[in-house]
Amino acid sequence: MGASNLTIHSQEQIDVAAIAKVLAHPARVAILEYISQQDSCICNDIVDKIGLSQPTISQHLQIIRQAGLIKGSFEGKSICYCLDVKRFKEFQDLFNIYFNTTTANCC
Amino acid sequence: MGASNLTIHSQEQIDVAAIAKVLAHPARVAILEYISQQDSCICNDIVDKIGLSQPTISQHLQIIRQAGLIKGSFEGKSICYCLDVKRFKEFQDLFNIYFNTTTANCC
DNA sequence: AATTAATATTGCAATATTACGATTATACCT
DNA sequence: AGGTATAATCGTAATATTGCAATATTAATT
Repeated sequence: MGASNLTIHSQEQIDVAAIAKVLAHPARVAILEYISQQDSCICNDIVDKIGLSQPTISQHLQIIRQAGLIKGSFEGKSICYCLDVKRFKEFQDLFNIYFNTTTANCC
Repeated sequence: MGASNLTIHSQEQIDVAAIAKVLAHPARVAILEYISQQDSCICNDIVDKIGLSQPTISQHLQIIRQAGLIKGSFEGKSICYCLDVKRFKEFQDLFNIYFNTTTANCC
């Protein structure tokens, strides 16, 4: 990439972009969807379901986890990954605030 | 990238990811915000406002244009880029459908 | 037609992302 | 402790993204 310009974007713009980035891959969209549909979910299940290798899924899970969208807790030998519904709603709100304040039209 | 696995994601998942990708960069978030705030907007204005070079802005504009989020029409020597509000709302709806159907909790 | 202003395109470098095999850690079970 | 199942991490290759300088294109104006 070119020299990272010290372009000043607003914090809101950076936040919206960061959230969008998490959802910018079909696998992560699918993983979140899948997790929300399960009573209890385990990485290996996801591997079977999505059709990517275990390390790749694990990598995607890490990105989702770092964004705070899921919480993992051990349950026997497996980890139960659960949606952080509160955080998920925060994401949705931030998006809608952005969408709702960005709809004026010049033409 | 590794061999592109023929992973089957649903069309909805692919669509959500594609939309998210457009918004996954602060510059594009900022551009959309700026365009929606103007009565009439011109690329060079954006260049001054965002602080990236003209080719870079033009590139981002192309990505936004290809997603159908803005329409450009010539107005004298400049191009007037306008938000496609209808398309923008479609984006928002798709996102909200995704967010609303993906909020169950297992823990 | 030449000039000028505005935007797009090209070419290329730096970096980020995605994917997977191999390996390592973790935790249960015998 | 040793064995087994599950998930994380490491290393690395392929590809995508981002950014800009240089150049080309487009359209109004002289």
